[in-house]
Amino acid sequence: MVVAADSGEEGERPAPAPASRKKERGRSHSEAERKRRQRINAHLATLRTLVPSASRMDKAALLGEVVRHVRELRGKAASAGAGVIIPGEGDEVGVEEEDDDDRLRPRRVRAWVCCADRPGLMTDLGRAVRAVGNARPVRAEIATVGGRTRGVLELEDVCCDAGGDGVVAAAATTGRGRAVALSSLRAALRAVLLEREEHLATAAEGYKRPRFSGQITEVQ
Amino acid sequence: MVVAADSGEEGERPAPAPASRKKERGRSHSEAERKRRQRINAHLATLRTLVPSASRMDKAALLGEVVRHVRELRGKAASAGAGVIIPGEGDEVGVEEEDDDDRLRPRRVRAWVCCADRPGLMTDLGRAVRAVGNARPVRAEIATVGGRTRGVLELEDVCCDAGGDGVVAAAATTGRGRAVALSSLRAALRAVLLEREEHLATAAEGYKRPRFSGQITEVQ
DNA sequence: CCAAACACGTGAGAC
DNA sequence: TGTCTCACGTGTTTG
Repeated sequence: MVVAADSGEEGERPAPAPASRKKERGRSHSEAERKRRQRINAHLATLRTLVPSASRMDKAALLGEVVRHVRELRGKAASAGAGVIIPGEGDEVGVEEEDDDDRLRPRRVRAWVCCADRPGLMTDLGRAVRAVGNARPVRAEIATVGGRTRGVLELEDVCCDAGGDGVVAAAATTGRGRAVALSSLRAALRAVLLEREEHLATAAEGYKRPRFSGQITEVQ
Repeated sequence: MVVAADSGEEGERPAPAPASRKKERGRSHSEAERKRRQRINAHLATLRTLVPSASRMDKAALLGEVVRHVRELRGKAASAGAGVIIPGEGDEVGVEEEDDDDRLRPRRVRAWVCCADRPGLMTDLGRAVRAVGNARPVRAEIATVGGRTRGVLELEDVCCDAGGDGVVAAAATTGRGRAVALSSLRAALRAVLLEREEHLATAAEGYKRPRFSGQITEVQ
């Protein structure tokens, strides 16, 4: 129950409607607010259908489940979104730190290389990653289609598993020992790409692909 | 402005504090409500950090972005789960004809092998597929995680590109020359798996995995 | 009776 | 000025 509150005194208003101007205002206001609410709740209901077993859940708990689910999917899609490894048409090599959701310990680095296929390519890649010190390969994937090959591998710091908060990240960026040295890794991969000329000359594989300019795109 | 409503008549109440009992009630109520609000908003803030470019967004729009993002990730995860190149824990080799959507010409055969990782595995696989006559590799993919490796490759008949309706399929099933001989391919892959013992003995890789029984599951 | 959860209307601040 | 969003307190319902 809300009191009317505006009895009569409203004389000095220049408004054309001296009587119930505030009431119109207030009604449109509450109406707009109700509209806003139902927009939010509509999205909330949609989220209820999206996340598994979130029906009959507290609105707050639902949001909690949503954030958990998003984190879970983010992890899966990260390991698989990179799984969309369709080899591109240009030779390129890239090294990037995993977009760390939280600042949790084991520093991850994802490196990938795309070039024309050739025998012994993965052997060379394996040699390249082994050349990088203090790195442990946690996941390696290589896919070739139509003579083009893309390889992606994820490395993890091998030493630190206890302690070490930001020191790993710092070491990774500066490349000063103790962690995955991004620059040297990139250099090793780049060397793998540059080896292709000789191999192509010797092996003379069947697929005649249009040659590229020798330009190697470096990402990040 | 809320009307007081309880002026004096309160005689039959057994409450010990007849005067300001409601005020304490109301305060704890609003307090609890405020706590609930901040629970929700905390999760909302977490979601803001999780979805990309959702900062400075309307609360409703944020939820809209969240549902969109969840749908997107859900699709990616599904496509990744379909890719299913996660190496299993058992050694296995399989050969299967592509479930041909339409009866279009180039017959496709997908073969895969899953075993413990070892150096030179893909080299052996390549040798195995080359040993199969009249087959052209159109797609090859190999993924290793944690010492386990799964490789899948798709072959296509090399000769027929004009004419030849059902003859290819017939040849593929019977394995009578002129097309991909499934049995010989399976045998070649099986041989690759059996080679692992010696390689493991010589290479002595880092990952100490529990040995398997030597049983090789054959699918289809 | 109380605790939790929801929708509602309203005042305050930001363009 | 109006419009929009947000947080707050409150009434009401459910267990």
